[in-house]
Amino acid sequence: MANQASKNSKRTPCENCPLRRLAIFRDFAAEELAFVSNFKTGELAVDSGATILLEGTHSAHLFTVLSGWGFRYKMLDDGRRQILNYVMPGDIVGLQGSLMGEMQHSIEALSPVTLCVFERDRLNQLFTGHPDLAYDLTWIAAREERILDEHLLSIGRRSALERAAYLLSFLYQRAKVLDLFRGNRVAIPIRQQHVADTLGLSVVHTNKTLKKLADRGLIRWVDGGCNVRDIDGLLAIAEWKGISEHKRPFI
Amino acid sequence: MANQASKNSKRTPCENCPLRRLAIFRDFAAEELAFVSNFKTGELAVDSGATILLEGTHSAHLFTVLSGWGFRYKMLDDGRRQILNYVMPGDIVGLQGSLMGEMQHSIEALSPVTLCVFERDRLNQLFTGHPDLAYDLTWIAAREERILDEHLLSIGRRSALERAAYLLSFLYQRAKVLDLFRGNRVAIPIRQQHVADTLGLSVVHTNKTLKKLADRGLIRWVDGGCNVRDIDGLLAIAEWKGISEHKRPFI
DNA sequence: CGCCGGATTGACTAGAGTCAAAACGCGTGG
DNA sequence: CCACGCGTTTTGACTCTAGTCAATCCGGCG
Repeated sequence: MANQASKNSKRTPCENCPLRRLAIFRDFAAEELAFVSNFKTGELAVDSGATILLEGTHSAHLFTVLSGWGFRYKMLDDGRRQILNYVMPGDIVGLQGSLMGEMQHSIEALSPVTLCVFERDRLNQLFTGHPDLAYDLTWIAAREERILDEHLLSIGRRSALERAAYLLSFLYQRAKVLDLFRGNRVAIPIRQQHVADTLGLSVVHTNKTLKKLADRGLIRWVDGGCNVRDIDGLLAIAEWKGISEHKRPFI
Repeated sequence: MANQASKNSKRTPCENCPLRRLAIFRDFAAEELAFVSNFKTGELAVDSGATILLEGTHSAHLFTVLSGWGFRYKMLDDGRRQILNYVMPGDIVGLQGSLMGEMQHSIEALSPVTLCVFERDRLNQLFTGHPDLAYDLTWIAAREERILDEHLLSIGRRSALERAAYLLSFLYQRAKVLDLFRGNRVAIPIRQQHVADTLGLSVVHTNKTLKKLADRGLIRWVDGGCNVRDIDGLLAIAEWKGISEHKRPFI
């Protein structure tokens, strides 16, 4: 049958979704689960470094990240790049494009990423048939907005050191609730270039700034990324209270 | 009758909403109009400089701006302020807070502002009974996200001159489609301090930057604000294509 | 061993912040 | 009608943060 997962498709059934087990995500009602399960038309797996969605294109799909890390970014014509936010499991990508047409930002994978695929054409089914899910979708959009507000404050008004501390504590906290670090042995999979492009700094100055954080024992650069050693220290430098989320929806 | 506007209440009936007449906004179906009209519980008028919503509070309402200008901002504990975006007629304010609880940004009026008042408790009526309006709400949230993406790119990667040109052309374009300038005699009601707090610059440096734009004849500071003289010149400096919106929803 | 993509460093430059004084425009009170 | 005060815009001088350029270092890998 078409909507039954076969063994080779590697498809994770929604009933078995590993994200649902996490404390940070809310529970689904059986009926919602049934709809989402049917709404999901497939699964996409991409390699680290791959472009998931490209600015200027129209995608017929939107996705929920099932596993892996990525980032959203925009570029100026002359090549300057600004990273807008990072995407992690449970995040929806491509919603903007689905609602409004053309994508106005790109998304790239920082690690191998798997995504649940949804058809944008069936979004209205969600709105008409499932007000609760529609509410969740709006909630998720509002959450993204809130994060962008915070980033804007950071880039606009914090010093380089504060910005770096903010960003790393932000990423650490988001990943932490998703249980992405197995006992801290896994690092945030970014290069200093990503940090620079997120904070609006040059790589050189970013490096010097990160060095200060490392010298104070707050972070450490390892194999393929950054390891947070002292989250409270980072939060203090950033003059930030951190993310406060108890339960949140996902689709 | 309770839901009938009296003459003294100065209430603008939705059927008569001046915003509906603007080409930029989509049309309402009669049935939607009826719902919104009933959803609207009042009207709020505030003076220039007033705080409409305050960070850290819980508001029982959300609003649509009917007339006037304002801005959203966040502050760090030590007083540094970052303006996140501007609000103009047709914009919804307080949605984030309504969905997620506490407000995490403040909103202040730049001119006398009137707002349509809605009860946050009745938002779920909108989601359950009016999928089309729910869709619009999500669309509006996605639009705000898109604008923030653009601002982030600007603050992070554009030079001071480019940023200033971007911001002023952004505001000009938004106001233009709302027919807010009567033949260009009305200016954007901001001080240079607002520009500075939006661009992440000091007032002094902002002044020097704006001076360059003024010297080139692109803008002019008048009575209570900024006058755009050469929108194409600004767009060129900002290396920006401008806003492209045909019709958009509003509630 | 030599190549390659990051991470580091150092020297120099340029863009943006700070401090402080002046110039302006406008409303108010004498 | 004019002086005074206040909020803003302008300017100039000086400081400092962040950018640029260029070399070096380092670990992984063919």
